Amino acid sequence: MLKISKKSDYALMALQHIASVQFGDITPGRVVNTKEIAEEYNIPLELLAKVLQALSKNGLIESHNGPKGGYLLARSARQITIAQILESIEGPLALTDCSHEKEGEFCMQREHCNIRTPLLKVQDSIYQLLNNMTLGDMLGGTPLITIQSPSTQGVEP
Amino acid sequence: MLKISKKSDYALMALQHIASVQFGDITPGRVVNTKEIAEEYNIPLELLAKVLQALSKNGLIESHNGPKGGYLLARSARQITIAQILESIEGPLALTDCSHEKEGEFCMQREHCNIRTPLLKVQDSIYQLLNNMTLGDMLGGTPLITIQSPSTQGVEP
DNA sequence: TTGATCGGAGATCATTATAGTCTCCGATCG
DNA sequence: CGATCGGAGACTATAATGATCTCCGATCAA
Repeated sequence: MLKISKKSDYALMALQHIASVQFGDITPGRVVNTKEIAEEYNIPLELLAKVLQALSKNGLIESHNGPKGGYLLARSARQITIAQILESIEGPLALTDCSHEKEGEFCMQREHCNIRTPLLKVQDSIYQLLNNMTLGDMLGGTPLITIQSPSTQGVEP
Repeated sequence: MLKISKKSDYALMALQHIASVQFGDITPGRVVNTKEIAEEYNIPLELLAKVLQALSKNGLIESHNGPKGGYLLARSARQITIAQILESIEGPLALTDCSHEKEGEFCMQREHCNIRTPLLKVQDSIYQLLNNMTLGDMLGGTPLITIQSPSTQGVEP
């Protein structure tokens, strides 16, 4: 349950790759094109293209046209949250259809619905979780989110 | 994104209803049948039946056959977590296909996958969230989960 | 200035998941 | 016995997803 789509997977992989190239030691600042990512991670080229276009439209990456073109992060990896990435691809976080109900829409269960409020709270908690973790966190092997229990794990490389 | 299925919605509504009847003031201990819930919440009867059967199989509710039959919670509402309910209907929590990968299964991206570990951590956090909230929490209007910010709400009944 | 290389955008198709329906069975109680 | 309940399987329709194809405009370098 609660699976994210392949497209979101691809988005995360691509962004991780772009970030690691852009801020890596080898060729910092280099733009990364779709083909390079598709081959590296075995992602269908044209599908990945769609994903990157969506990320570009949502302002997470910058596109550069023409030969030697490609993509760059639009801002620091620490300023790009997992929530932003997922929402760019899959739309707003919504556990239920009635999460972002507009006027005019209607829910058959609404009249006696007994779960809307608690579910919205759960949804909010999940959103906080996803919005508190950034692409930067995914890069360095940093401790990431801890929801409870301050774990006593060893340090990472 | 991350939407739960209608079946899960129905499960949550049904359990909330059963719990409120069972521990309510009017007719405590009364069994609740499928038809009653379906009519109350405008849920297709036969679909709800499937949902309740799944909940029964997973040990969240007890079924009673025959006339005057129906369902009862199998244990206290405080001992039934949202995670258990959702997993009964939709299977194990898995943000990605590789979350619970068995031997033999394979992921095209696995070789250079750079997001598996961080995603598993996110998944774990979400699971904790869902497993720390119970059906009982959904009943009383209790404070529910707080992921951060120790809220200054009133005490529980 | 021309052509190869890039991203942008739209339509299209196949596959899968979901939502919902239909039918028949066995258990139970009055 | 028979009406009322849950249990279980097959089945259909629709929507979401994953993936592909085609054409366009921008860019840069030869």
